[in-house]
Amino acid sequence: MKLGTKGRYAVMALVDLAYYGQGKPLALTEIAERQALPISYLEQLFLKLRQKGFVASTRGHLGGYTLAREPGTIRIAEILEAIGEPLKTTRCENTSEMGCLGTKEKCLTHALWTGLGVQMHQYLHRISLADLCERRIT
Amino acid sequence: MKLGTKGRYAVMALVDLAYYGQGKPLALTEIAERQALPISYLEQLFLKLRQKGFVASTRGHLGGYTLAREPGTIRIAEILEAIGEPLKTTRCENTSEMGCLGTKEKCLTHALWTGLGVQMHQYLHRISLADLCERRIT
DNA sequence: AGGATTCCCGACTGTTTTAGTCAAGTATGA
DNA sequence: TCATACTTGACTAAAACAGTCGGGAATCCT
Ligand code: FES
Ligand code: FES
Repeated sequence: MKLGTKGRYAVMALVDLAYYGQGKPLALTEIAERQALPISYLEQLFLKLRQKGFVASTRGHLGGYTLAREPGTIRIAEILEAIGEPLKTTRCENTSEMGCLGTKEKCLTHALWTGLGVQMHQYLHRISLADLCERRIT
Repeated sequence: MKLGTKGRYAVMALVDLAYYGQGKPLALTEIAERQALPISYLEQLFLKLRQKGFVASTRGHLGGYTLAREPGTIRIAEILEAIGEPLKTTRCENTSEMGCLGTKEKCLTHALWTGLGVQMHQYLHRISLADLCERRIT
């Protein structure tokens, strides 16, 4: 149960973008340097973030990325999902009508793990990029 | 962010032990078969669980494991910690006075991840083995 | 026009972690 | 004395992770 770098870096970079990029495009190299992240790796992440509509890109000299949505409307949970961070607690696919084992009965621990997943998702959905920028975390 | 088998199997096995083992020792083979878990793997886990005082063992014929504490007093969070399931959300060691990068300032996302960790721990500490056996989960 | 800058995209790879297996030993009860 | 069951450490195949690399395309500055 530990957070991978994909999700972590994506959030760090977007916070940086919301914090330092006031409307104007920020180059990836700048973000990468400030947050001490590998540039080539960030490129992968921003590719997905652009395709999902979180950021917009400007190419060429003085180009870079800008936020495509208001920081207050971007929830952390959305970012993690967009980037492909699993956030998976149960062993069974909750979509399917099958438990851990073949039986269609759910195992005794199923409710526990789904509960945990719900807790995590609720927390991460309650917090927006703007909350992070303004340090509005409990 | 996904749960490994170590923690999952440990909880499953202990729930089984609390549910089916009424005072009398349960053999590992029995638990393993009922929960569809690899026996040799469970042995590793129960070694730790015994050393940490969660279960007691009886050797020889008709031997097995019994719960060493009341099911109502065993919190899920304790089990995961005992078994070595990381449950790590921040990148920095929260013990040390060092952030993600060299600076002793904490990064903007630090509060977020610690908050997430607290949420998870609180939830898992709120629930006991007895709660699972009696299906008292929301 | 030409070069510098920056985004775009897919393929590839070394390392680490996971999820176990295997083998040999010890204690106990029938 | 034999079968059962716990005890313990070493070992390993496979998957996930974390990141690199290389080439390409758009855009702006001089
Ligand atoms: S985790 Fe869903 S049935 Fe066991
Ligand atoms: S996670 Fe602790 S400082 Fe960034």
